[in-house]
Amino acid sequence: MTKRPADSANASAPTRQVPMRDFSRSLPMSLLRAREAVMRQFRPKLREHGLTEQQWRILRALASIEAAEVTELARTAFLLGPSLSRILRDLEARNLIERKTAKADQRRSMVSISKEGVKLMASVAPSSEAIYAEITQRFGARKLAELQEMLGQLELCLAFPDAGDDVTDET
Amino acid sequence: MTKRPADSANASAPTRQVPMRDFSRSLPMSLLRAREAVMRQFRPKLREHGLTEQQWRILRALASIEAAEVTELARTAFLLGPSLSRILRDLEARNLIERKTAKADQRRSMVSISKEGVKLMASVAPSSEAIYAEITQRFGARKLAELQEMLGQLELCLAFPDAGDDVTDET
DNA sequence: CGCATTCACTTAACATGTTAAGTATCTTCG
DNA sequence: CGAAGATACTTAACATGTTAAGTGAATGCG
Repeated sequence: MTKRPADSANASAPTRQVPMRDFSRSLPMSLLRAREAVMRQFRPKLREHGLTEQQWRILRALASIEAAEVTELARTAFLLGPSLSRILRDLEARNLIERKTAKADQRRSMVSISKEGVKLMASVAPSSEAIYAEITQRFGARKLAELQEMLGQLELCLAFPDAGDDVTDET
Repeated sequence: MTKRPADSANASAPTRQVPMRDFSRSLPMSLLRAREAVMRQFRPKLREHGLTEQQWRILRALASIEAAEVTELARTAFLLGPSLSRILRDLEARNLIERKTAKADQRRSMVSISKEGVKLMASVAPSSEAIYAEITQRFGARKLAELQEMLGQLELCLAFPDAGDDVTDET
């Protein structure tokens, strides 16, 4: 047994100059853990169909918009360009999507979901929706809506530093 | 009485068999976007010091617990074993952490932060805390606490499917 | 004691996150 | 027209996420 720091409560380790918040209670960690808890519900089912989370995001995004430019798709699926580029290459090789360069502007390529992609989506969507329904029921629909509202506000107030957000209860 | 939403109102896109929720409003996306919005505040400062988000998590975890086994550290920093293994190798090469195998059990290795690691933390922590304070102020301290509470509940009710959580009124 | 099993990591392999650099196309303006 | 700059991706390089397999050390049990 090596020597322990003065074992008072856990708030005062002598080696630290700057006392930081309890690590596990930081906002990024809370968000990460919550998201992981949610994704853990979906991943096995997606995996059964040979899809990763991101590939599934892309297919879903495409299914709802018919066709889109790569940049637009990146924004919708919340992926960075390079990631999307790789994934589209793979999805195209699997014939789940189709690409054709726009006539008006040769730089842009229009991406759309293929028949096979639609079929795959149809085979996964029911399970996916069932899982989501289960989560909603477990957590509570109202609470879930509340949570999403707060997440949206958080995103907004960080994205636009000048937007005053409707906090009001704090000075 | 959980009745499936009759798909009369929202089955508008001709290519879709199964109407899915609006993509951008799914819980995983909300969590991802919120977390990204938060991390975007921290990343530049960490980068200035040559640290990634995960490396910073590990240093913070180590700073508060003196020494830990790898498995324990993985749990604390919320990293998978393989990721942690790689990162520890790099941090050790940079002399930010130290490792020694436990005497009692040669399989385990005890990881601790080095003097240099402590120094690095001391140089980053103030900025990090300042950023966190800014976020707290912008979003509102009370609201932030509320949000974290909900995130914790979400995590719990998904981790332990039998735990009844205090879910509203559903029977 | 011997050997299968478990345990605590580590490596490997593939996919994505993240930043920087590259390429081809389009636009602007002299 | 034509060179400079902007735009829409794509590649490259490195770090991490994720699953599976490997390695060496304890443990259980006949």
